[in-house]
Amino acid sequence: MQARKEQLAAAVWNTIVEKGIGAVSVRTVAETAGVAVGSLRHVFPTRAELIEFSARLMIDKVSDRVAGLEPTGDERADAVETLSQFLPLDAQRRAELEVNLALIAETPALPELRGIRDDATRALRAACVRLAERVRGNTVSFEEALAGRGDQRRGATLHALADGLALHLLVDPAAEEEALAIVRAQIDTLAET
Amino acid sequence: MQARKEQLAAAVWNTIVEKGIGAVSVRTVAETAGVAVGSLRHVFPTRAELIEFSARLMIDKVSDRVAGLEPTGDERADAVETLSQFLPLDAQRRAELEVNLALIAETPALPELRGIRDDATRALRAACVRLAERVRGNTVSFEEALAGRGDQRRGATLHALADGLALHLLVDPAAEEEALAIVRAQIDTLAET
DNA sequence: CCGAAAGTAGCACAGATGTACTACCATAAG
DNA sequence: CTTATGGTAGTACATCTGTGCTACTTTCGG
Repeated sequence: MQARKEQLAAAVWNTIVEKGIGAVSVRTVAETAGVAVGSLRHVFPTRAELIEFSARLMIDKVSDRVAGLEPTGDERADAVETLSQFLPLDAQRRAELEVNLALIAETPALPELRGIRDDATRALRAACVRLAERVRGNTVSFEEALAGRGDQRRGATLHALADGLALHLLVDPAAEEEALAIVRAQIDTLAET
Repeated sequence: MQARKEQLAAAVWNTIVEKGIGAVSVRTVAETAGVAVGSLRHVFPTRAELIEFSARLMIDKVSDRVAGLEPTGDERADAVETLSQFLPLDAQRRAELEVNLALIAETPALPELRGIRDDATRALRAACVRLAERVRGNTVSFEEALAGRGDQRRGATLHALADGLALHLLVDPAAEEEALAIVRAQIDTLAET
């Protein structure tokens, strides 16, 4: 059952990447998954449920990958490695990003997606804040600690930078090296100021 | 003629914002524009042309607004003002961003959009590089000048930051102040290092 | 005035889409 | 063996989609 669901979700992702979110219909998905429409509808009674599940599963996959990273001890390198998980540096991550974008674009039509999108954004934001804290070794000034906004803001900056770079790499994959250099520079700036 | 085209394009934008790109069909657009399908098809013989024109017109509008900004002499404030034009700080700019996102999501289905998207990205990038140059007053080190990458990279950072913040403001419009603070901080960092 | 050109509208068609409904098949509990 | 349960598949239908085609109206140069 769970296997069928994941198989169908994978078909959704493939369709999004190859033909766009507009081509995701019960029929196209059923066909690329190699099952009948009736079977698909037995698992996902409605199109919205199909897309909703696919979206959440994709986000969980990314979360798991990030959670599974093993710290090497070099905090700056670890931070770069973590942020790299959100950049489209290979086919897998590129597909994830495209699916994510398609989901955002589909939100007006499927309001149920809004919650999923918000969860994902919050989780990524929190991860970036933790990254900022770790890299800086908790050297927060008294005033900042009082306001409780020092690492929050640093995390937000990291977060925005990562998402922006991801977007640009999608348009121009050749800028990979530049993007990584920018991430490294930002981490270094964070650590040294 | 040109007026009709712009009227139709506006209808496309409205539909995207309210019901998502998936709801953009010749019929829905014709209806929200208050014209008959046949009339629409007289102006835009095909759905692709309709969307393509709407996309380009929207990008041109943003370009014109940015180009129309008058320098105040305070280069840092001007830079912040320019970057703010790409953040969803009001309904107008929010709509622009949503349309942009929808266009990216639709690219797999309409390859013609790729060129438009690339043009827009390049233009924004170039603007960010110019911003970086101006704020720094051309104080580039010898090595950087040799490599020709100093302000390029700074511009790319600014660009990524702006797009990332825009994305996040779309999800959480309440973070407006934080986003502006981040932009200001980045400009200051650029000017002082 | 008038005829050509351009704009507007409507109809028709083939195909796709979401969904309801029924039928078949497996496995396992009684 | 029987029966119930859950997975699989196929058909049917109303609606929406893009597009081709024809007809009407307006505008305007001669």
